[in-house]
Amino acid sequence: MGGRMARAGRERLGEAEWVAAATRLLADQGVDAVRVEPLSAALGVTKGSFYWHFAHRRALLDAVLDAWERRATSAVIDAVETASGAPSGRLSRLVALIGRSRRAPSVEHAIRAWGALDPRARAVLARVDARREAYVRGLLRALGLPPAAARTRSHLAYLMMIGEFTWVAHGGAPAGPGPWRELVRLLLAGSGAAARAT
Amino acid sequence: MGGRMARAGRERLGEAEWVAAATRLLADQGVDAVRVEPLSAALGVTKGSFYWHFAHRRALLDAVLDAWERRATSAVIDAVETASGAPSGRLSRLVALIGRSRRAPSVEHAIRAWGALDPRARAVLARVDARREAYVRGLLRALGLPPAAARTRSHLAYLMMIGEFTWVAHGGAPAGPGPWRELVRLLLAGSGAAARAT
DNA sequence: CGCTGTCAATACGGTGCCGTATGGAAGCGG
DNA sequence: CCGCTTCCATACGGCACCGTATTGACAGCG
Repeated sequence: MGGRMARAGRERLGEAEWVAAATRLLADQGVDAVRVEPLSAALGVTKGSFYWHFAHRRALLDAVLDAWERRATSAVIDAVETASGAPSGRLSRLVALIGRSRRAPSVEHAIRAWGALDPRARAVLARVDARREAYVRGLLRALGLPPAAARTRSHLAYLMMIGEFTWVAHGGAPAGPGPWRELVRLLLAGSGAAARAT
Repeated sequence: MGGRMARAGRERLGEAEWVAAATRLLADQGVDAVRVEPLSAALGVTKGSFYWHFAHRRALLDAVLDAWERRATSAVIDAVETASGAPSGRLSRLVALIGRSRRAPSVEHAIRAWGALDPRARAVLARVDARREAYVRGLLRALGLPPAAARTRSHLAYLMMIGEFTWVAHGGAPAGPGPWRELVRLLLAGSGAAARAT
C-alpha cells in the first residue's frame, strides 16, 4: 500500500513519550480510554511500535502510575517547602496551590476513579495520600493545634481537596481564593495562630 | 408500563430489574463495565431480552441516571422532613448521615467519575449538587451565619462530602463521627450558635 | 561496509461486545 | 380454542481492540 513516507520530522519514541501520551488520555477520557491502538494512532505510529516498548497494556498503565506517584509526592510539597517562612505561610500557600494548576486535578481525579477499580492504583493513592495528609497534619501541629485536632482537621482539609478535584472534574466551578482562605481560618480556629494566617 | 408481578422461581424481567442490576454493576465496576452482554448473563438471560426493553445501551445508562437522580434528591428531602426540630439538629443529622449508608457512596462516586466523561451524567450531577448544597446553605443561614459565610462554608462542607465518598471508594477508612462533629463545630464557628450544636 | 541493536509497519488470529433479525413460548382476553 | 402481546433464545454481521509474528528502515560502531 501507499508509502509510509518516513513521517517527516518526527522523532523516534521512547517509553517516556508513551507514558506522557497515556497520561494525557487518562486525564480526559479515563482509564478505559487508554488503549494501545488509539494511543498509537494519536502518536502517529502503529501498535507495532508500542509492543516494542511494553510487554502489554498493563505495563503501560503501571508505568503511568509510577510516573504520577513520583510527581505527586514530590511536586507539591517541594514547591511549598522551598517557599520560605512560617508554617502559616506554607499552609496558605499550599491551599492556594489547589485552586490553581489546570491539568493536575483531572489526572488525579482520573486516578482516583481508577483506584475504585484497580488494586495497584489504589495502593499508589494510599501512599500519596498518607504522605500529603501527614504533611498537612505537621503544619497544623506546628501552628499550635493539639494532636487530636490536628489529625481530624487535616483529614477534613484533605477530603476537601479531593472533593475540589472531583468537583471541577465533572464541570463544577473552581472554588476560588475566597473559600480557601476561609478554610485556613476555620482550620486554625481556636489555635491562637488564626489571626496571623495570611 | 406492564404488570408488576414477579415472585417465584423464574421471574420475568422488567425495566426496573435491568436498571437495578446495571446500577449494581456501575457501583462496583464503573460505567464501562455496564455492558449489555455481561449484564444479561448476570441476570440469567440473553441480550435478546435486553433489546426488548431498551433500544440500545445508552438508553439503559440514561435510565440508571434518571433513577439515581430521583433517589438522590428525595434522600435529601427525606433528611429534611424526618429530622424534626432545630436547624442545628438537622445539620448534625445530615452530616452524620454521610458516614452511614453503605452502598450509596460507591454509586455516587461511580457517577461522579462518569460525570467527568459524559455530559448527561454531568447534568444530573449539577442538578443534584445544586439542590443539596442549597439545602445546607439554608441551614447555615438559619443558624445565624451571614449570607457570604453561609455560601462559602456550605460549599466547603459539600466538597468534603464529595471527598469522603471518593475517599472510601478507593479504599480509605470512613471518617467516623468524630471528624463530622468537628466539621459542624467549624462550620458554625463565630455564628453564636456553635455552643448549641450537638 | 557490513553488523547489530533500535524503533516501526504490516499482517494475522482471537475475543468481547453492539445491534439486528427472526422465531418461538408463555401470558392474557376474546 | 384463537390471536395478540410480552418476554426471551438463537443466529448473524460488524467493529474495536489485544497480543503475536514477521519483516523493514535506519542508526552507530567495528
